[in-house]
Amino acid sequence: MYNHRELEQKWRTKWKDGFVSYRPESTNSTTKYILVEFPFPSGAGLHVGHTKSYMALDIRARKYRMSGEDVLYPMGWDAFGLPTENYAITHGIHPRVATEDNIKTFKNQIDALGISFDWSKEINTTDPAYYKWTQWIFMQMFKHGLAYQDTTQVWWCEELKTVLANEEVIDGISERGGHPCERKSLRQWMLAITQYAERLHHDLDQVDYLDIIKRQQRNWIGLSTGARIRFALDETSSLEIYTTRPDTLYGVTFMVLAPEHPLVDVLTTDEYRESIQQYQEQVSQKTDLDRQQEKEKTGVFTGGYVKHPLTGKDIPVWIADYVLMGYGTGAIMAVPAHDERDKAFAERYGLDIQPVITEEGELINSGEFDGMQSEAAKQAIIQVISDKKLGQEEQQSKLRDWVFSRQRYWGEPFPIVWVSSEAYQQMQEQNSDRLAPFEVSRERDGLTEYAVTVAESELPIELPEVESYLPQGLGEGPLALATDWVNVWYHLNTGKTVAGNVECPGEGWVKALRETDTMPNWAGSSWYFLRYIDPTNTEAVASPEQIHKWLPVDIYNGGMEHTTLHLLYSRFWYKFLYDIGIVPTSEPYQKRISHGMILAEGGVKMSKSKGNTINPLEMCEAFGADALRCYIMFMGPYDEAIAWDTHGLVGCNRFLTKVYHWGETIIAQPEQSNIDTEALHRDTHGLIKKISEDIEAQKLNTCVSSFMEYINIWGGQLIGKSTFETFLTLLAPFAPHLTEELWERLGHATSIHTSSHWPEWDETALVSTEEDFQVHVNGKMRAMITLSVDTSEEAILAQALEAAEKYLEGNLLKKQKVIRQKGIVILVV
RNA sequence: GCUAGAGUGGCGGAAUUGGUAGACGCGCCGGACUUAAAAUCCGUUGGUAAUAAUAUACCGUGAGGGUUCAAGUCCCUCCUCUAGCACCA
Repeated sequence: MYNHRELEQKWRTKWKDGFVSYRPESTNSTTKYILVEFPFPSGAGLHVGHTKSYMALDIRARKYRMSGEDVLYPMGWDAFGLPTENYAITHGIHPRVATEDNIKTFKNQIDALGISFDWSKEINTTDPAYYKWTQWIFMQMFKHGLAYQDTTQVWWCEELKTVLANEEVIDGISERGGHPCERKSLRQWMLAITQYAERLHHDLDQVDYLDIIKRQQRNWIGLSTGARIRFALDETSSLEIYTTRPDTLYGVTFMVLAPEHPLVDVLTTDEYRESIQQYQEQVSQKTDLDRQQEKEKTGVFTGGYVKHPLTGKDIPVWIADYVLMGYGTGAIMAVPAHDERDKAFAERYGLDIQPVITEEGELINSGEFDGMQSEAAKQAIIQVISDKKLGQEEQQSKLRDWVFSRQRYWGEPFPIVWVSSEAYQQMQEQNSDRLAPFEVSRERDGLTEYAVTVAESELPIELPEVESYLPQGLGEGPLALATDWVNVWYHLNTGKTVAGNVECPGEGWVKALRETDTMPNWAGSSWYFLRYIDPTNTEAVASPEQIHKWLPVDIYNGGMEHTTLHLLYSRFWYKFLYDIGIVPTSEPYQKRISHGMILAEGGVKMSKSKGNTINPLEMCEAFGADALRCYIMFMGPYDEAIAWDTHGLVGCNRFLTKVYHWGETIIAQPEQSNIDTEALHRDTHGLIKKISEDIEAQKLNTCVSSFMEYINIWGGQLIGKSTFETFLTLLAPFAPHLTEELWERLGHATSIHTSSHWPEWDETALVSTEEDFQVHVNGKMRAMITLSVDTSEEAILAQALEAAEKYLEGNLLKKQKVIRQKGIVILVV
């Protein structure tokens, strides 16, 4: 073993003292923006899973730098969020203090891995200088009508007097304290991501994401084309449904409404009123997730009927919780013959099942449409429906608007104040630019208040200090307790605020209340990659020149679990910023890749409770950061989940030890005694090609095995110094410390990592003067012959026949063929 | 249930996209060094049969069928596992 501890420590110190710089140089024209998802700095410290993606993208970043490109590879902290706040609640430590400690730990750990992050670009979402711009972007969305308020169901714990997140409630019991929880309606800020659904769907065509990621996003957005159809209730009113299968319209045997549907009351007859109310009550205590997970479909008849738009038949109306208010119109036409869920429901409650399409896709029992193919029938029925003004074609999305507020402390405050209706009216008359295009209002103490933004110059609205991170209010966050912060004087003309605990400052100032909700932790991460570009800018999100230089991100790595939330949210915010002219492209990330999990030994998930976690720092200490880097890359395909095996890490340490000793031997020998053969030349250029292409293709496991193969053949031999340097250069992104050491001892004064000398391969070097031919007889490889490249086909064939003579047994050849570029001779008898 | 992906030695995995299956690493076994152990180095290592022989033959990539001179790779049927979504009309 070589002394990795001393060697790596030496270079960590030298690098930190300025021997290398990972800051992009502004002179270069070709750029690469490489991005890994930034971590939430938890108290548990860096997880080995984090290191995989940092290392893999570090290899890319280093390779690009060595190829002379201008590389941006930054890191920061996604530090708002629930765990820190809960830690604050239980330990009484300010979240800011806990966050700072955790960041320090993370940073030390990352530095020990030899990752070439440009720390001059470091950002922290909880830094007011950062969240100033999170608030600024929200402010623009508010002004453009993308932010509004709506009522949603949340978990409420009476004992804790607080709103809880879904993940904090297990089987209706709070995770902290074990108290019972209930569902409760609450007004929340919402962001209208659904307005971008179509673009989020279609623009995936423009980008290079892993197929599985695109598919998953499309599935989540769930764009579908169908029809909105009205079923008459009486002469004046009707029930609207949305269906993707208008071709099955004649198969409708009942209707199902979501229990919360506004027409339920109207349709319910006295006879059924009690059971309907009972059912509604039951359902209101369930989350959407619960409702969707139930195996048994339940529902209740309302007693009411609607008229079929084409046949005029009376159709009974039911309510059931498998129909959700949030999708479509909150009501469906049930076609039990052709829909599994409707079928299960019909069978349970003994409802009619009427088939209208044959296995061949031909319509039956459908009046004038009988005999049509279902695709054609879809169009025909939509046509008839819209001619009769009973409905129209419509596109729908499964996507729901984004619930954007939290009744929590550790998040970004909103740049919003609530003013009286008189004040609001005045602002409207003045055409103030601090209003939303529509009214956003709330009732408070019998009065209506309106949401308006503060002036841009007021940003950031900083989090106030509070006594308790656990609120004692009724659905309000801990910020509501900071009454001096909440009560302000607001200037109608300028949007400025001053503390409210003084006398009225004068003309134009009105009393106002700050919004006390905070933003979810998805907010800060929805645009952070923009801030890395220009993290200290006080005038804008980032300077337009820098934005143009770096965006879009060339490659973005993150976990599969972020595909439907973070990745979609950030694309949405970016598209909005594109629409208001801040960014130059409509998509933020050119390429998206995903790393597979590192599982514990035995192939199960690592978890603290099971005690099977791997601490990356301990591994560095024992085997070296270089060995750890090589091993994690070597484990297997980048995007697959693979079990940890410390023995494998030992093997990589052995490999690097061989490299080290080989280097020492070469350094010690006079140059003239070194060998330089054609085979060495060919293998070296083969390696350059292999490593260059495999890094590009994210096949880092085979890179490492190629290095091992090369050293198995040439290791220990006195190869030419420049050839050895080529090998070191290729290995440098994988093992930055060891290669730097040998590079220095080979007589270089500058770092191996900042020199623009990534080697190029010579195709002609890869071609040999001799060629191998496999001789296949009846599809089986029977002999191998080596011939000079200028051998004619006839001669090859003759040689092959001779070599494989005993397998031919004198039989007549049915087929003979030479496939030159594959090096195969085919003989069939 | 839907969608996608994957099944290769004792283990992690490789295979230029139809052309020597098992690269590379781990582990195991044997050997060297050592008083001994660890570390290190060298060698063997899919299975069966056979041999003085690392001569040779056959079988082998979840199961079964098919296409082809030739299938881990392509097609059909089935099984198992993993991931994401989960009653989305």
